[in-house]
Amino acid sequence: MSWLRLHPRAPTSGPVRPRARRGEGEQLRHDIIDAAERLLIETGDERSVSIRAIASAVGVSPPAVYLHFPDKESLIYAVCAKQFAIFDAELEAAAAPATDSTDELERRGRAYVEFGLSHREAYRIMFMGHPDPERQRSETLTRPGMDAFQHLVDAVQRGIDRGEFRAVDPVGAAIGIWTAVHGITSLLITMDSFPWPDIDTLLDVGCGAQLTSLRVALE
Amino acid sequence: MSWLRLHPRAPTSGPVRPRARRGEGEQLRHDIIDAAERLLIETGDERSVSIRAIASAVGVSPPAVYLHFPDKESLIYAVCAKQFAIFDAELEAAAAPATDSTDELERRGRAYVEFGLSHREAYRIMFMGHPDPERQRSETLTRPGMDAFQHLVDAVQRGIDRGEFRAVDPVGAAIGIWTAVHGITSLLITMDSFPWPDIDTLLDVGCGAQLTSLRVALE
DNA sequence: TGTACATCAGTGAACGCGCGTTCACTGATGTAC
DNA sequence: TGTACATCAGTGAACGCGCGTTCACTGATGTAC
Repeated sequence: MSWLRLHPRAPTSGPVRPRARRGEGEQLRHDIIDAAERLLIETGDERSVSIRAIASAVGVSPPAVYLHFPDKESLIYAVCAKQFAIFDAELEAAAAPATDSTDELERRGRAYVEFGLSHREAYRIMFMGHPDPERQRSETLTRPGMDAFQHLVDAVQRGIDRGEFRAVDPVGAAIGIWTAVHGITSLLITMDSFPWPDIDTLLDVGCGAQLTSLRVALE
Repeated sequence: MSWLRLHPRAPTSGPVRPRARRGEGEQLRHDIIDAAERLLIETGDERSVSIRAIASAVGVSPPAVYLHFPDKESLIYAVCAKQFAIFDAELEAAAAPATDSTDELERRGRAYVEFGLSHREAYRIMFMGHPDPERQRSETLTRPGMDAFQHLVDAVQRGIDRGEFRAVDPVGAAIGIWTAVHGITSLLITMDSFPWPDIDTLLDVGCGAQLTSLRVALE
């Protein structure tokens, strides 16, 4: 029945989303964030995540985005905040089954790298973007990131409290671990044609000595 | 607070450059690369480095750029190749006065971080950019970077040959050092509001244990 | 020696693109009387 | 009960911007005859 297609929809728009019922407009906000997140992961390129692309993916017109976000920056911040929450949750979940503090730090390190590799573009925005001169990035972005960092500091502190680690400065030790796993993660993301060894080897070489130096001499 | 501007304006047309004399057109090529490099360092933002901005900085019209580069990508590659050469030369110069292999690796690490901090945006493009699906990046960009990496591998190998380091895999050890110094450098560039300790502390925490584990037990 | 011509080193104007954003509007739906 | 009205949840078209790039051209300069 080709006569039905005499007036096909514009090829650029995605599926049309039915208008929300009264009082349920807020749903669009979540759908927009989800779509932006999905585009980020699928295309693996921040440049593909434009207001137009997001609107099209959700099935609404571009101006509809402005019913829920004052500008693009705020939308990206909302996406990042959600990613940071997921990031933190994944690290906590990975750390939970640990049998001792060294095991916990190893699990956290591995989960960190794996998050970066499975959310490459999100990781770029979260940890490799341009610092934003003032703006509330310090609030919206740095805060959730700080929470995750604090959980790492806490893990080191617990190791010290349990007598498994030497009585070092836990913040300094956490910074060392962070820079190490970030170095691995960001180079894996960026230099994907380099002949990298596997992740375990990288973590062992990059963090192993640091963890060893944290442990108290047992014998 | 002009540094707040998200898109620093280009149209500030620079001084008009006198037309080169016959046979001296090649000079413009170097001037273009220099201007792009300067814009990159001064503005600290790759987005400011547009064909128009570069042409304006040099004092020619935008199409003049196409007399020497087929497209923008080639121009950026040329800039990167030059940056890599500088990067490699700075590390070699820093390593030269070393008294032993551990000292050399420490000097290299410190020079690496310092290069990143004094060429922030260039460092971003060199080590934090999007991997380029195929294209000659593997030639134009990865090659000079590989040279610098090889010099690090060589330094480790020399330490082994001299009996200062244990007989580890020099490539693996070099990878470990690279990920460590890159982690420090890229986080310093990106997270400039984080309360970082000074560079020596970061290097000591991030690489110290690695270097220690490289050294043969002397006593 | 003068002069026609080729070549070099560019210029000026424009093209089409996708972007973020604004503005006037519209149709469905709940509510007051 | 019907109906006028306010509000909600959007739409369609357009604006202006800067971008990379193309194209037809131009003026100075060196060279051949």
